[in-house]
Amino acid sequence: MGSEAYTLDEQVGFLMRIAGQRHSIIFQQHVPLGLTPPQFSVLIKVLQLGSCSQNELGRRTAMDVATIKGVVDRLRARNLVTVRSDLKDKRRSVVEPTEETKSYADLLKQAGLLISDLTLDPLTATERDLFLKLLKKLCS
Amino acid sequence: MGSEAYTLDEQVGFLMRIAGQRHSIIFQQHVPLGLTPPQFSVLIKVLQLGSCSQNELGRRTAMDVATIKGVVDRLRARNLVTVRSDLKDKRRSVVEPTEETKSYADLLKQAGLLISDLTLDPLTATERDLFLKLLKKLCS
DNA sequence: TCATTTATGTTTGTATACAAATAAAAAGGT
DNA sequence: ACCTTTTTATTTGTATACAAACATAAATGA
Repeated sequence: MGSEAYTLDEQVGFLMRIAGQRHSIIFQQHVPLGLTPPQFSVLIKVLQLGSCSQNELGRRTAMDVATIKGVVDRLRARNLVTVRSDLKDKRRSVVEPTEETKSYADLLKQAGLLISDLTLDPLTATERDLFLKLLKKLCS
Repeated sequence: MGSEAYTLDEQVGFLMRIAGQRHSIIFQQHVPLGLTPPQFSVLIKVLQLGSCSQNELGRRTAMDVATIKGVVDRLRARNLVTVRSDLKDKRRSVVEPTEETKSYADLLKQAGLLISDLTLDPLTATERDLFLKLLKKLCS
């Protein structure tokens, strides 16, 4: 009595996962250099900041310390960022974009805009604004 | 000229990831048995279906064949599902819930509803419906 | 100054997530 | 019946994602 059916496919967590999968496919189809979403995020951030410690980079891109380390390691292995130790604060690893990465800056941003646009393609302009507004509310 | 700033934190993909992280924390705080979201999804589905092949279970929960295998393996190791080979179709592994899992059915569903509710807590009732409607549009 | 606390980074272990290659069984077409 | 295609499952490899434990360095406070 009164026990409504629990439908997995109607739950917000499940739907966010599916929407994320679709976004992921779009991302992969249009991102330059075969970057992953985390790698892309880090490059965008480090291009914007110019220079940043590894941990702060993690915080700014919402990545765990262990996760950001792996991402930075792989970007460094591809010569997309440089990592050096901070002389002022020996704990810190300073991450910076390489010249190659700087030359890709505009391309990366354009691709990012296209990816966001394609992801939101099923929505009208009004719906997009509203969706992003509501989505932001679910982030804190 | 006209080159608008590309703000990572404004992109739908990034926001979905952050929203997912918050959901994940809520999930972890309220899910029974310390289940992960994929494990929870599989249990809900297999409780609903009663019996299902491993691959079909993957499709119904939107998981890759390699992913669903790992999830089912861990659920089986905890005696939350049984796996046997189908006599009619020797390719298939038939997954079924154990009695223990069946006894948790209501508890799992209630927890699922609570988790969805808490995730959507920052939104009003009207906003929730709208958000889910828009989110579904972004799933295909 | 010295002890405590905090911050940064590394390492290990577990759990997705998915591409790609492989093997085996079933289904289809001729 | 036979060959081809499809389906199911496994295995390997790479890349997040995060908890937890550890080491080191910096900051804080008495």
